[in-house]
Amino acid sequence: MASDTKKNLLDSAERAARQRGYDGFSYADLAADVGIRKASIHHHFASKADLAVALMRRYYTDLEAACAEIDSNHPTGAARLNALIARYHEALDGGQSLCLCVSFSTGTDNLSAATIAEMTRFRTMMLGWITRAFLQGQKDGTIRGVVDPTAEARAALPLLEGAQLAARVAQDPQKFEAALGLLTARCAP
Amino acid sequence: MASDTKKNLLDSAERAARQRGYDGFSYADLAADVGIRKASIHHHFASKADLAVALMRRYYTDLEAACAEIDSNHPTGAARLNALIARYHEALDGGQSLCLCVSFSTGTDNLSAATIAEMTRFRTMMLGWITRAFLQGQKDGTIRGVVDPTAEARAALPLLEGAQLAARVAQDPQKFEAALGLLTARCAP
DNA sequence: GTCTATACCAAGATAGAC
DNA sequence: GTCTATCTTGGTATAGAC
Repeated sequence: MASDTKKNLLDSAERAARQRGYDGFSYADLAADVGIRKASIHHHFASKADLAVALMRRYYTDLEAACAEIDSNHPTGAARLNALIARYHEALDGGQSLCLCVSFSTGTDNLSAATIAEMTRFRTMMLGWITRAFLQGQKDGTIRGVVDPTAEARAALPLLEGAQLAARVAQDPQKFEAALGLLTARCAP
Repeated sequence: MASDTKKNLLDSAERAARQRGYDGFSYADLAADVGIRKASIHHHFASKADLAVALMRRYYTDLEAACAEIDSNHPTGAARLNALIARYHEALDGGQSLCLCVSFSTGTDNLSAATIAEMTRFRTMMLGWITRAFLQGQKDGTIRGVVDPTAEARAALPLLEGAQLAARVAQDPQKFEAALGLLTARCAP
């Protein structure tokens, strides 16, 4: 595998970015966390922009794998959607953390074009998966009232992200649950 | 009224904050924009934290007034909700700008406790208004399928905010429209 | 691959003259 | 109320030794 240090840096950076945003962490923070000097980080990631791209790419892969695992563990559309909602809920970490893509979304001006491209790619992938979950839920009847799976997905992803944001501001995961209540009710047995 | 300079500073700061986030603008930026030296800004706002609180307070007042105006111009629940959605849509400014509260939401660690308190107050106010709009829409039958106005509002505010975020990342206001499509369809005549 | 040392810049903030 | 000048801190990044 890639060096442990590199993985540790990515782990530390992802944690920091999801808690404090792109502008909210520095090479000094990472250095202290990982246990090397900040100059050494440049050996692994020449610039912070490169690090951001690497973070988004790994995040993409991770969530793609998570969605695939959900598919193989849950046959119905409702169960799949509920599993994704649960994952976004866990990602909150008690109201202190966000999806990496959400966390990056505000400070777009400081992000490189390459990073924004990765964020777009990520949202496209998630949108596709959510659409298929609604389609499945419409077919198997486990999600009530689905007329247009595409329209549902286009609302569900922003809702998940906005709900995370609301929970983050309030430092209260219940805000997330409250925001998703209407949707989960439609997925209940 | 308060001095023109102070108002100009608030205007410039709000524009900058909504486009680039709290960490994305500096006293140097404001100084250049308004046409004074950055040291002079401290006369009006002793610290950036004070400026952030003043921004949120004014934003609260502005949106409270906007909601009151919507109420007086639109009698039905559906028309009121559509008017609010339209306002959040305009606030996007072509995909470059966000609601101030959304823009502040990511970098919470750099925000003062007073600023976060203002954000919470803002969201509470908006939630109340949206709840009343759904209640009205349920009574007058202009919003279809409303069973629980409170639950609707708790989903609608994060949806509006998440939709703005999605449009911001894509630099495309159509993402906002797509996210709100399901809701506006329920408000159509 | 990691280190020390340093360059360079931008940030928020303060002092004191006008 | 605005200015110049300065302080302090902390950011990203580089050079070159080990």
